[in-house]
Amino acid sequence: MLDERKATILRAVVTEYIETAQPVGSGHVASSAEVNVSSATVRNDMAALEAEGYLAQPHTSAGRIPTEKGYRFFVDQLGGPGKLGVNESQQVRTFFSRTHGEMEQMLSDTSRLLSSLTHYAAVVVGPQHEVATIKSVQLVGLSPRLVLVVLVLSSGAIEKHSIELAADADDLIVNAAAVRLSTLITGQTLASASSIDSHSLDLGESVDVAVILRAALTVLGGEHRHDDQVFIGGTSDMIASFDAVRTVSEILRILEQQLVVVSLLEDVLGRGLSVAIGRETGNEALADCSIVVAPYVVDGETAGSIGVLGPTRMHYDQALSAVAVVANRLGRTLSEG
Amino acid sequence: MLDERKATILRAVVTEYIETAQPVGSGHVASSAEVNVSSATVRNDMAALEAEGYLAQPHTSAGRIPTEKGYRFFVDQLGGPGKLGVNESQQVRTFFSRTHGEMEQMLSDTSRLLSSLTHYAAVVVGPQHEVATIKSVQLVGLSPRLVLVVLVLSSGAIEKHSIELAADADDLIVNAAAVRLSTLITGQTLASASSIDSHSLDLGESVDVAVILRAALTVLGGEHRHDDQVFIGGTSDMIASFDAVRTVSEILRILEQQLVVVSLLEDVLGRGLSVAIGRETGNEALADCSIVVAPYVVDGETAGSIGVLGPTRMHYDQALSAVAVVANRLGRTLSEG
DNA sequence: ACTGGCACTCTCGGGCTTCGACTGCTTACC
DNA sequence: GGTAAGCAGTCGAAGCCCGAGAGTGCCAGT
Repeated sequence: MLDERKATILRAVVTEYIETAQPVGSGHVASSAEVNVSSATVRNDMAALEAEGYLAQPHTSAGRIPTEKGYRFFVDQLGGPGKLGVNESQQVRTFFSRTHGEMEQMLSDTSRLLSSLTHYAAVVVGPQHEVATIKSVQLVGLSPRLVLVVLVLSSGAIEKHSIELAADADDLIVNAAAVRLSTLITGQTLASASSIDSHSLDLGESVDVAVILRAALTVLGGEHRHDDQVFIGGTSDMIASFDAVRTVSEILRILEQQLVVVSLLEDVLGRGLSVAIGRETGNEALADCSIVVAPYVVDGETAGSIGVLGPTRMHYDQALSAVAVVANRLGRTLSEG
Repeated sequence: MLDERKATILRAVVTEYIETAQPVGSGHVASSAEVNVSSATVRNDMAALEAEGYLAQPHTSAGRIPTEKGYRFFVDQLGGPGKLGVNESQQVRTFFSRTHGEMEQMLSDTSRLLSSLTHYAAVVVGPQHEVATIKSVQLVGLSPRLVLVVLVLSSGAIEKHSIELAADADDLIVNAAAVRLSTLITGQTLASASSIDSHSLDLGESVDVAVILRAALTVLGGEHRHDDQVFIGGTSDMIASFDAVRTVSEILRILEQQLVVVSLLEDVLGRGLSVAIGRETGNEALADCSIVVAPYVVDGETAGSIGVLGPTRMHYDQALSAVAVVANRLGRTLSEG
């Protein structure tokens, strides 16, 4: 629908606007290396591009800036992610050669890596607990009526939930419950563990033990969806791309709500996209932002996702490749562990 | 050193400047309720106040704005924290009546509470692990060579560290080590546990067990200082008080480094202050910011600290009382648990 | 189908003026 | 001596004008 020349011109406008943040005039486009026609011709094409919704003019006699549709075309025609610069890929290599163990630490560091690669805000969403199996369960009595349920998952993640009892429970009872619980749910996923019918098990148990067991199972079924681990880094880098404090404040408000951020990424991935531009993000407050996402795969399963949040005029090629490379390496590194 | 009238005038200037963010002229001060002299007299006193370093002029023929020394006087003469508004204290009451269990969740919610009370950024530093005793230790083998050490502390906090072994270890060995480790360090503090001489214990143990034990103890001594829990909330609220993106970016850069934030609070508390104004914070990037801090006390011991970060022209009285009240209630609530 | 040319538009920045909010000083009063 | 009143002076902010510059759209010519 866009002939070759128009596409080239659009590409040139987007590229230069990303670089300078200034409206781009026909003269600049004409003098760019890829375009070999005069500025008058460019003008005609730009007028057409504007009519078709790819470009917009802040006012007459200003240059053009890309619309969301313009960015979308630009991103689509980029094809896949490009290659990283030598410095960047070096940085990634050394990062992943050094890192190991401690998943939480690693994800947090990954978000720092990604933001330092792109100079935008980086979001790393940890593996879903749903797919992980329970490696170990422990009940720890903190005070007579307060018991902590500590789960270690196969991913190395830890979940804890406290349960409050109506009556005091002594250590013997807690331990008995712990043993029973352990045989019941070790090896299962969180989902299957929490779906255990708590009434099918009170036969043969002491009442006190049964109470604790039931409470523990209930709490597992709770909102563990909530404590997905999210790591956000580089917000201070990103906001330097904006010039209105107002905008910045709104963006930060979004980032503070980690739940929102997670569902934002998942939503974008769910639509089969790797880039969401402006309103495509589905969030009005992010009208001036774009998101680049990629899932990462651990042991053949999609485990979590990573993403970058920057201005709509972001360096898409760099962001795409950084996200792709980091997602890939992260998945591989986690698979080994 | 400041006579009564000058103090009143200074107070009036600071109050109005905090409200309006505009330089305050002698006319405004003279028309304020507390001042009963003419603007000419005010002018004379303001000139004196400027000479003494309490006020500054952006340029001739502009009003005065407070210097750090001016704010300092203002804060000092406030005396202790005032009282909270009815809405605010209601908010605090309902918050603490609802909250319970899960320390981590609670601290995180507290930071949200504090920022919503003050509209500035709130920092909550969790209890030092140093004072907590170890309630339970567990070793979980994630893979043949990777073992996770999971500690539950009396505070309800959880520490985990992974250790990598040079050789495969089967579950029996890991379990043996777990039992031994548990008898060794349960009931101790982290500090005393990590100071156990790892060479005094390899008598009578199998070599494999000893290896794991030693690795576990070493890892305890590590940098657990680092994972102090820090919860920061309300940054988006706070930045609305500033008008240069540049400043905002620098402040966020500080807040991203949680270690820095913690030592910032501790440093201020260490100097016996509850308010640090501008450069008093000891951080050049926070020249336009002030910090209000208070420690909170759990079971008679200073456990952690909470604080608020806002612009130098912050509402000190509100911030002081919010911080004081929340610190108090938080300590009491944690003591019960 | 391009291109060169031209008239037109609109922003941006400098220079100018006016306005207003201040101050400092001087003088008068109690 | 402390307070008030008045007055001249200062300086930024806002408004205005104008010219420069960067763009555009359109038309006519190749």
